[in-house]
Amino acid sequence: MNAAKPLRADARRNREALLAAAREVLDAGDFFDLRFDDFAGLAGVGTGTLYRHFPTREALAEAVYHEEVATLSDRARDLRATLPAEEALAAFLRGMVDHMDAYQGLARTLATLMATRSGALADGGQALEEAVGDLVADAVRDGTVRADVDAGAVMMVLHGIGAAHDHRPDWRAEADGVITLLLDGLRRQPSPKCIEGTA
Amino acid sequence: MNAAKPLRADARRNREALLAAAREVLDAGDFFDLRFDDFAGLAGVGTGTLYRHFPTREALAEAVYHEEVATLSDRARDLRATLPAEEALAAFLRGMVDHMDAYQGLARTLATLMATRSGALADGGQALEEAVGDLVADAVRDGTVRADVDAGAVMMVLHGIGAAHDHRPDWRAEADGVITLLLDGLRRQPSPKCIEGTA
Amino acid sequence: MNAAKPLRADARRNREALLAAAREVLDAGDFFDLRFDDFAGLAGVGTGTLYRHFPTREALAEAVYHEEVATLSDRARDLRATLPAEEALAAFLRGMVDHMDAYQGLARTLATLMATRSGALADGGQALEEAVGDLVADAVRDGTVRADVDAGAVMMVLHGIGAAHDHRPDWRAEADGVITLLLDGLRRQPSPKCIEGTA
Amino acid sequence: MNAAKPLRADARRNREALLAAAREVLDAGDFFDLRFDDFAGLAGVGTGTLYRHFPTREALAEAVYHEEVATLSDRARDLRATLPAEEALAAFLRGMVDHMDAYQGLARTLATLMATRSGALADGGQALEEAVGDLVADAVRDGTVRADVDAGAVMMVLHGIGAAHDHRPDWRAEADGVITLLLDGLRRQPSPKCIEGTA
DNA sequence: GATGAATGAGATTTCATTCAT
DNA sequence: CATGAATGAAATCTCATTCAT
Repeated sequence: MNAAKPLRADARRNREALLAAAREVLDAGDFFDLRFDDFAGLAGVGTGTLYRHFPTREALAEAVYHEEVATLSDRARDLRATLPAEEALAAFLRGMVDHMDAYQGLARTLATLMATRSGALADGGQALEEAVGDLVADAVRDGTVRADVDAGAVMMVLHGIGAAHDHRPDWRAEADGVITLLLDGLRRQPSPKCIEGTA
Repeated sequence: MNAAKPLRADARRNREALLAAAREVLDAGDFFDLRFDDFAGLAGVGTGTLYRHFPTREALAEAVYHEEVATLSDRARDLRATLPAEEALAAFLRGMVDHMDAYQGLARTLATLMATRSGALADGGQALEEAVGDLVADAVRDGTVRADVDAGAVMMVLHGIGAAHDHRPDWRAEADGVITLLLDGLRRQPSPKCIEGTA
Repeated sequence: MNAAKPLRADARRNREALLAAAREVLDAGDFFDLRFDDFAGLAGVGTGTLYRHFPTREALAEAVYHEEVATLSDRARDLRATLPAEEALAAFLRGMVDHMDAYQGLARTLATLMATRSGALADGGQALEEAVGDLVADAVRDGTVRADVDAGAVMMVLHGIGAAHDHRPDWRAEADGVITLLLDGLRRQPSPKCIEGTA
Repeated sequence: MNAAKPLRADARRNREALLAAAREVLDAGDFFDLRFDDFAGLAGVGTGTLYRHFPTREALAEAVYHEEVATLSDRARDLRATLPAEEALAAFLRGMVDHMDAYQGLARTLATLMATRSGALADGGQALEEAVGDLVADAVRDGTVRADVDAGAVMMVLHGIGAAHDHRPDWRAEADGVITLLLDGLRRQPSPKCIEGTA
């Protein structure tokens, strides 16, 4: 899949230059405020080259975070392999918040990524959703997480968190709160009797 | 403030025409795909008039949904008055999903609204957040909902749900799932002992 | 015809600025060497404004020379009114060469103008051709010019002269020569017998 | 010079393919409307190959018409050898119009050729101008053509005729008219006395 | 206040030309 | 030498916003 035509040397060089420039801007948080053309200037290439490599602003963002998204997905896989299912899921979700918090621009990008239905960004979202799906499925299988939800619900919540990143002053605390709610909500609920019994 | 300047007759007529046109487009789900100018054309007014009444696309959306948002907030108040706190909160959140599902375009608009930090839309979001805050506070006070979360977390989740509306085929089921998770997560968690005790 | 909508004041100002800039460039002979966008910069307006006023480079050139072309046509009319037909025609044609010689860029522009089949430039060419047609018709009517040619032939010749302006070092002399040939060729030819008889 | 490098077999084949494609397009009159790249595609070769063989659009046109231009020049030579000077000149000029009329695209090409100051096309124009110069010189020498004009004037006129080919519906008649004017203009003018004497 | 033509920054496309393979 | 992907300057279009009427 994705036969990855081996890209001519100069093309690769230009592509790298564009990615480097974009990464810098992204980390500075100015990514969505910049004219798209300017990425070409920053990278020292022509606009035609920019557009050939990255037809849209989103494609460029996705490329920059492609590795990072892959890393996140990999991390999900690692956690599945080394931790009990429920803990793996929790660790993954808290890690997502850490990431969004650590890297300027990532949160907004991931939010956009999760809301994009087509293009390269969507693929990244898809990959993440699959990783999340596996984590959830494991936890459902071993009985620690309820069976009536799937990855879609989790993605929606993550999207909501990411989208809020740059306009809620108290974001970190609120985001942690949402994850807590989510995890508690996901946990297999005690039977009513228990609650009644203890009341 | 907001002294309801008594708008000249033609001004009122133009404003209404713009709202009517926008409502139609919003319901068709094309609101964010249309050139802002075109709303003027659709309403049969000049672009200058459009801008006088609604300086931004968001302001227009907000105006269309202003009543609706007010209704939602009112509904929160009513529910607080007539139901036990936890049930009121649950009813409100489920009602939000119903609304997003019922009205094409509302979901995305509400999502945008919740993510907008300034302008008229933000006011709508603020009003909603306050209503949600009151519901949560009640439930916290009567002990049915945990005390370590606030309205911000709930708003993020609602945002995630709304933003996903028009690109997830299985949206309704997933949205319901998220609300369920959220409510279960919000509920004051039984002590571990209880669970252990019943096991 | 050409109802000349009275152009808003600022629009007129921009248009004038564009014309002034273009005139300068045209006179310097760089008109066809410049990027079209640059005319906007030189005039201190945006490209959209440039394109609205003058959709093509040719339209801009025509506008610059519109008055001049009108002047040339008027001159044809004046000459018709004040001189015997043949002399009027001769004076007009020699005057054309003078103009092409005097104004850097005009020759090439007129050549382009005469070769353009549509757009504003073509109108200018049309106007000139009509003026020439009248001059020729007069001369044919009073018997000094042969009846088997029309303005089209004269226009072709003028085009050939203009197009050669900027790449033939000896242009002026050659152009005068062509006009001489043309005028002599146009003059009603003596019957062959005469020539033979006098030989 | 022009040592006719013996061209590798595949190179010759590519060159021929390009010429064939260009000839077809030229005959269809689309030569100047086509992207230069496309000639490569039409010929089934790469753009690099196109550029190696023909560095410019003009060079390609010139190559297509090279033989033809040579033929025209040869014809001038033949006519000089077999006809009285004045008749030779007349025959040559009328033959030029025939050619322009017979071959779609040739006229415009020749016009361009005559206006080009450098490159392969210019060589073709130069060759033609020399042939014309010889014809005129002969006729001047034997007294049938006036001494005060040279080939440059004739070239300008031919250029004007060619350039007009594809946008004047009545081109053929007008072109013939121009040639008639030119020949009559070139002919040594009878003394005024003669005209008066025969009147 | 109402109007919509006018504006111009920015996005996008085209295409002659180069150059790595 | 052949190839054609890659390049980037230039051309053109889009559209949110302003402002003269």
